[in-house]
Amino acid sequence: MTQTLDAAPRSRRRDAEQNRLALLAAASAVLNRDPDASLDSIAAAAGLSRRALYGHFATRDDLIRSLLAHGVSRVLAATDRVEHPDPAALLALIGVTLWREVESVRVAAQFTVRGPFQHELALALAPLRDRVRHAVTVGAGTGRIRDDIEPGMLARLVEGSVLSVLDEATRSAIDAPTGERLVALSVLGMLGFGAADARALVDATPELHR
Amino acid sequence: MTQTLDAAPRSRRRDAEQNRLALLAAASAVLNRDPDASLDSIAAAAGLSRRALYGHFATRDDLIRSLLAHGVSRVLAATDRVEHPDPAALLALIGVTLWREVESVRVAAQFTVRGPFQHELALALAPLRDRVRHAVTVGAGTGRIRDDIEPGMLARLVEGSVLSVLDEATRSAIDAPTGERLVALSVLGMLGFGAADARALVDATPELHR
DNA sequence: TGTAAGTTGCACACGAGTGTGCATGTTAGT
DNA sequence: ACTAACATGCACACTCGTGTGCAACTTACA
Repeated sequence: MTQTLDAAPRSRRRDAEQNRLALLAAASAVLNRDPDASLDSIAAAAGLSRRALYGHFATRDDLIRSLLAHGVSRVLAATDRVEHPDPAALLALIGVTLWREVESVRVAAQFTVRGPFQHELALALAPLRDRVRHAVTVGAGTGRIRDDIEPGMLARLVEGSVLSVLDEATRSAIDAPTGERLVALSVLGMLGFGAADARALVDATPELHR
Repeated sequence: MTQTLDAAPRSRRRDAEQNRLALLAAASAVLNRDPDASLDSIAAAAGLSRRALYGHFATRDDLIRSLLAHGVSRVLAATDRVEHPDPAALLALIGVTLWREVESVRVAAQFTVRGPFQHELALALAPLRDRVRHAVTVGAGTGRIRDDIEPGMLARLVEGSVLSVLDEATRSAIDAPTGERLVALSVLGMLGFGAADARALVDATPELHR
């Protein structure tokens, strides 16, 4: 009797969870290139057989759901820590933060447009989007951000501009510092900042410059 | 003997070409929402049976190839007519012109990233992209356009920002005038124009304002 | 109005991906 | 070393989309 009195069902093996994470990582990488890659290719990328994958995830949807949950929580956790009094700088910072979570962000972005998780995902991402929209609205009120585009629309365009850069980053390999700078400049450009003003703000904001 | 001496093979019926065009239009519309929609759904959207589709296009690839050829020629024809001495205004104009070909542009954009036509398509679109890149380079030289982003990259980011707006346009229905204005402002923002300067340029350029 | 072009509906073969069952190894933990 | 947890490989059933053949029907056109 080492554990309980009756039938000790011996706990999960450690490598199991390890493989589960490997599968999620592989899925993230593979689906980033091909949104409807087969489970076979995902399992192979994780160094496992397709049959083994079913030991960790009941169905394909289950895998994707877990992947998205994992990714969304990463993204939300990362962006939640970002704060700044200037709404423009805040938005640039959020963009830069998203850059650091490229894979998760892009997978999430894929499935906000296609697939059966759109609504569910949109719901999970709502707090972040609300925050962006709020910052845009506040900035437009103070005159810090352009007000010639309706805030809701501008918020979505900012989101789009960030995703644009992330797309570009996956095609041509971009190193972290330039990538972050590009995201910041894109966001600020969309917010109505001229090139000089944008550069000045980036240079003046250490979190953006680093 | 009405026509030739030997076997007069009676020409194509007119409704055949009509149906062919209907299929292309349906494909454009359906594939815009779902890039890998079935031939069944496309044929149905054209008011035909899947079996009839094979009377016009040998294979799925054949249909898509024709669709892309059709779309690319539309896009190139439209943008070829656009000229302007100011590179920034030219780029905004090209963007606005692309807005007027939303469906073709978006279908083309889809297949530049996924599917077996990537290289072929990129080749066909090269002249337009070269033109964008050239305008960016020239503008950066004169100081009219930001030079803190490498021209090649900036050109792709401009392309991305246009596609962003077109994406947004397909989600939320946007009327033509505001859509064109959004495209112009997005492009100019990416080029380094502040909100005020961008608005001034748009107002001063009748082809952009209309 | 006759005839060929075009459409339809059904059948079928085929490939690819999903999900499951089961027997047979491997390997981690005790 | 023993055992349960895990992985593997194979077989199988199932779904879905593609592409083809063929007979029967409708319609444009001369």
